[in-house]
Amino acid sequence: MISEKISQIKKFYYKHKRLPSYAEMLKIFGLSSKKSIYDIVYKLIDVGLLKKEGKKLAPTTKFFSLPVLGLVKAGFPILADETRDYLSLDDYLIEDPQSSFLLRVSGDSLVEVGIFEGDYVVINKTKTAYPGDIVLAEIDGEWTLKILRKDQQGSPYLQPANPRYPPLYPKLKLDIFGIVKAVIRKLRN
Amino acid sequence: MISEKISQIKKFYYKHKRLPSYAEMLKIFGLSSKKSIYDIVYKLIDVGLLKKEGKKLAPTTKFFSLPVLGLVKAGFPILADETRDYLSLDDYLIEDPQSSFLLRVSGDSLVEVGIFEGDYVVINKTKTAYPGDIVLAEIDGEWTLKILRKDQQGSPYLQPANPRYPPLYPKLKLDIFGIVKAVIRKLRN
DNA sequence: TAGTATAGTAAACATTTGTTCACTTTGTCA
DNA sequence: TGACAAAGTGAACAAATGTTTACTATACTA
Repeated sequence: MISEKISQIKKFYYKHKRLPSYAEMLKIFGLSSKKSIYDIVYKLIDVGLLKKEGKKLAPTTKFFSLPVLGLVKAGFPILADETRDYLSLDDYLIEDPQSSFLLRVSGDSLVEVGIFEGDYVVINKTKTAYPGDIVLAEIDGEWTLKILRKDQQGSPYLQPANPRYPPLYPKLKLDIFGIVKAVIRKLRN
Repeated sequence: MISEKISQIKKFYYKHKRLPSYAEMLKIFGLSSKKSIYDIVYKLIDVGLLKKEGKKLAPTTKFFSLPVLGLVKAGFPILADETRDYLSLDDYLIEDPQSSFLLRVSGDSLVEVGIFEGDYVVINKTKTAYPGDIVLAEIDGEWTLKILRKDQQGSPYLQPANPRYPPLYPKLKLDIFGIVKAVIRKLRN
């Protein structure tokens, strides 16, 4: 069964962060001829999980991706092979790994936009910020995560997303360090 | 400068989903002797970004990870090498890729727990659900995403996280298909 | 300015790689 | 039962891999 082999290769990949070589696949699958591996590999290429660049074997995006289902009101969200939508989280969330980092959120000043204490936000430090963006900013010497706004005069200020907190107008200076690209929350261990 | 080489290797990895071979690194770095590559590779192993298993080269978890910063009230969130906290999103969010999938959220029945229309949720279909978990369930033939609760008699029902919607008590049957392990929201392209 | 560590070169190497060939075993179903 | 496709074997192969050696250029520092 080919799907077993896929699972085994994925397990290997998640453990070793690389694909197994032919020799290693021999062990994994309990086979003894490299030709068998060769055949399996090309089956996996046909299926679209692996690809070749010259002689080098590499996983495709599909290899890493989870199936994405839509919630149809009546009837189960389509599961099996019918779905052609796959998403790799790392790819989806972090376009520019070199200039991104994660920030653990403290405080409840952004609850209304669905950002809670303990959530992680992906911050990108290169992109330009526009009004409406959630930004990591230094306002009068203090670092904070808020919504960027502009008043009638076009001067920027910071707005919480929680009725209990007032907007923050900079007395001296307001520096935008990066903008929030994504929000990540883990619910259960 | 070693950090440039790190960037270049990371770029290659994010593009090809595999590490470059020595021959490919020669091109990338503009060098002409494999010994130079050999030295660089072992420098990267020392730094903890790569590792060797036998002869095989593989990236470490650190290779994929983003630095995690904490927001200190006064003073900038520590950036550089002081921080030893790194997080790989794929690893963090999806413990069990084989039995997980993504679901695109439709509707606003969970806004109070910070799950909005258009968000992605990671669903794990093997874990047992407990009251308080957000679950993907089939209630009387309809699929939905709600909070699992139990009434005084211990019978399960589904509760939205939005005051505008009432709790759902199953007339015929309530099947839990999976539980929400994580919430993912992308804010900007 | 001389001395020394660092970074790079070039060639040679044993291994391991992926690939191909001809052949055998296994299982299916008509 | 027999025929045929699918799956596996084992050996042979060129090409590419990572490693080692000895030597040279570059840059730093005392």
